[in-house]
Amino acid sequence: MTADLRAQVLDASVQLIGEVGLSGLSMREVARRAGVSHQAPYHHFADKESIVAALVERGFVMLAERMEAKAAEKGAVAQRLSKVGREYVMFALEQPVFFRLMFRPELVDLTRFPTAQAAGARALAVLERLIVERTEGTRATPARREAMVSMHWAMVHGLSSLLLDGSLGYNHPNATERSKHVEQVLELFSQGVG
Amino acid sequence: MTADLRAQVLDASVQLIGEVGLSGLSMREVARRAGVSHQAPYHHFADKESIVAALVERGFVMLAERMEAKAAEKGAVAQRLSKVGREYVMFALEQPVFFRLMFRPELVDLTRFPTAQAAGARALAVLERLIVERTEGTRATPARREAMVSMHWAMVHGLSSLLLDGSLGYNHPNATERSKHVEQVLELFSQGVG
DNA sequence: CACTGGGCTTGACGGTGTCAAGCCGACGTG
DNA sequence: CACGTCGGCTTGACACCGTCAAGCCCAGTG
Repeated sequence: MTADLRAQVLDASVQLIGEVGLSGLSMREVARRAGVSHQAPYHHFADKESIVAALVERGFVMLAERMEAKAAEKGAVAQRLSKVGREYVMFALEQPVFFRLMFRPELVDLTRFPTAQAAGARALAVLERLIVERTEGTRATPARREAMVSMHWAMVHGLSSLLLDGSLGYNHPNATERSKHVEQVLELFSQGVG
Repeated sequence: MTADLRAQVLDASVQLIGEVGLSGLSMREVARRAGVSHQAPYHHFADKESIVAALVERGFVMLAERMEAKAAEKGAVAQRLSKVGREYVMFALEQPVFFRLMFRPELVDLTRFPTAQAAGARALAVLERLIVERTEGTRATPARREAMVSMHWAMVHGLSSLLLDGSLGYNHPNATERSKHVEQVLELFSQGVG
């Protein structure tokens, strides 16, 4: 029946969160769904937080891969920058369970899980490289470059967060209209910055 | 001893969250700190979610008041817009407990608490009025205005969220250096948009 | 005086994460 | 082949949680 309980636990956790929300995640229910005793998952993970941390890492890896793919496409820097940003928001909207998990320090203290933290840094590095490329030949100070990175990241992260957890979600419940709004906002931002 | 248990419960909740984090909030511990039985708080609130909702409302009211004050100062629209945005981030950094609570749908379903939702709308309205003022006399469509609102809000909200819950917090642990970074990012944004 | 109702207590229930101990079958070594 | 070890899992217990249900106490009103 059970090929690999470890993987089964992770999958069941994602599914459960999708059904009942972050606060409804229960290890005992996860074990129940995997058809094992309530302590079986703890043979593969130290505690609940470690399970969530594994999901956070998986989420950051998925995000980093998608961003890297967009950054590697051909085209002007400004255009690739914009594509990567749009990809960030799309990831958040398509994978709300993972995205939320990735920014909930009350559930996981990432300093306890270096590999998960590294996966997050990998995603951020995509953005940093694009900014470096964009400012090549200019006399932008490191501080200014850092500010540019934060600005781009804050823009797409804020848009994602507000759509998932803020009132922007209420205003745009329809999926197609929602992504149209995202497109407009991001275009406006690109024009301003460019 | 107890003047008003209702207020005491709310204050104790904020303090407790500040000490042990969102996930450590326990109604029984709150009651213990207030010196009453574990059921006493439930005489003033229907359930735990209602207590958190009251805090969310209080948080949005504080935020709205601060934003309204900045919006009412004299000066050009662009400058007031930038001041309001900075105030948003400052609120998040000064009141992390409230700020986080305000965007945790897994803890409170705001549709169940109209007054809390209204307080959030009040804060958003400050931004909307400024955008309307800014686009007066231009031929900006409603959709474009809406996109501008979302862009400004996403910018400051993203910056706040990343500083509190993302890796930007690790990069800027020092408070004074952190707010300097905020200043740089927001100025960069204002320049681009203006 | 009777009684009504607000504010609080006490006790119980099912649920949770986690510690501790034990069961069992596969597997490497003598 | 026999034996011991060990990974993978189960069983049972513990403290704690949010919440339901009932009852206690006392000020205020008819």
